[in-house]
Amino acid sequence: MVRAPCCEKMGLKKGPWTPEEDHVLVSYIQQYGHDNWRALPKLSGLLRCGKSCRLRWMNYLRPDIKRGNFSREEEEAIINLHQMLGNRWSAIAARLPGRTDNEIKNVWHTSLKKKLNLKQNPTRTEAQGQEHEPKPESKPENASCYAKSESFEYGPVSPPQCTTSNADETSSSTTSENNNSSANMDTNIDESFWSEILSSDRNTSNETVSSSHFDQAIGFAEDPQVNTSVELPMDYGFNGSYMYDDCMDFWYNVFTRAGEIPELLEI
DNA sequence: AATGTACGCAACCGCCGGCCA
DNA sequence: ATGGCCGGCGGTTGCGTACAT
Repeated sequence: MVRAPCCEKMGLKKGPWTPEEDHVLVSYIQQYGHDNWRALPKLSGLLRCGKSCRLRWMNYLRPDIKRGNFSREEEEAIINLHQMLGNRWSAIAARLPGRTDNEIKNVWHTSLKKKLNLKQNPTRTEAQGQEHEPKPESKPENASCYAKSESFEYGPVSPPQCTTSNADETSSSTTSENNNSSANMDTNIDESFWSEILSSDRNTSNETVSSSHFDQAIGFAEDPQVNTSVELPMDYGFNGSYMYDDCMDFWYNVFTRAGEIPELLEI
């Protein structure tokens, strides 16, 4: 099946949005919502395609968007999440309230990647760093390093250490540095635990991870040095089987201790 | 002051999967 | 089962601006 290009119709405007167009779009959405993006331009009188309207709203005009520079905490969160999720910008954005996937993608490509390269290898030139740019993958770039883990045992929290040599490996070390309490701890992760999670197609986020595996993750969270234990409250929806994304939320908390889902952490 | 270069960001493009007739 | 519509996603592009020469 061949689909016509989105903006093939003559007369549809492209390029930067004007304040007038912004005003029309915001006014329309505030009044009527955005149930149908394709129909929206016609109904609102905008000479834009629906896709362009959606993008403008989602990435710029939404009232809940946080403008301004990324804080250090946000940057660290992005680094940690990218380590876990790879280039799943929308998934990362879902964990950073007020930030869009586009914004996170931009800040990653323009700022964070360079910072990480410098931090990891100060002598390496940027051009050299780009040579090691990993190819986009549907799985997290660190999947292989997870798989290298040999055995699991309950114990202190520590992010898995990556032994590959691509540019993104830097995020592993950065994460370690961010977790001072666990930086020097030996981590052994059951290969089956990660392989089961990581083999799950990211497009099937409804796929569940067995509760026993998640129980192993709970064990990981028991960190005596920071006196942290994790419980899975029933009202959060943990009830025998757990969603993939919930696991990622869980690990995000474990890694960063940022309290993104504070009800999961009890100190 | 003029020109060249690097950088950041907004927007576009193409693809994919879900949904529905 | 099939085809079309639609929203969403990630990669890429191009423009504007800041900085360097």
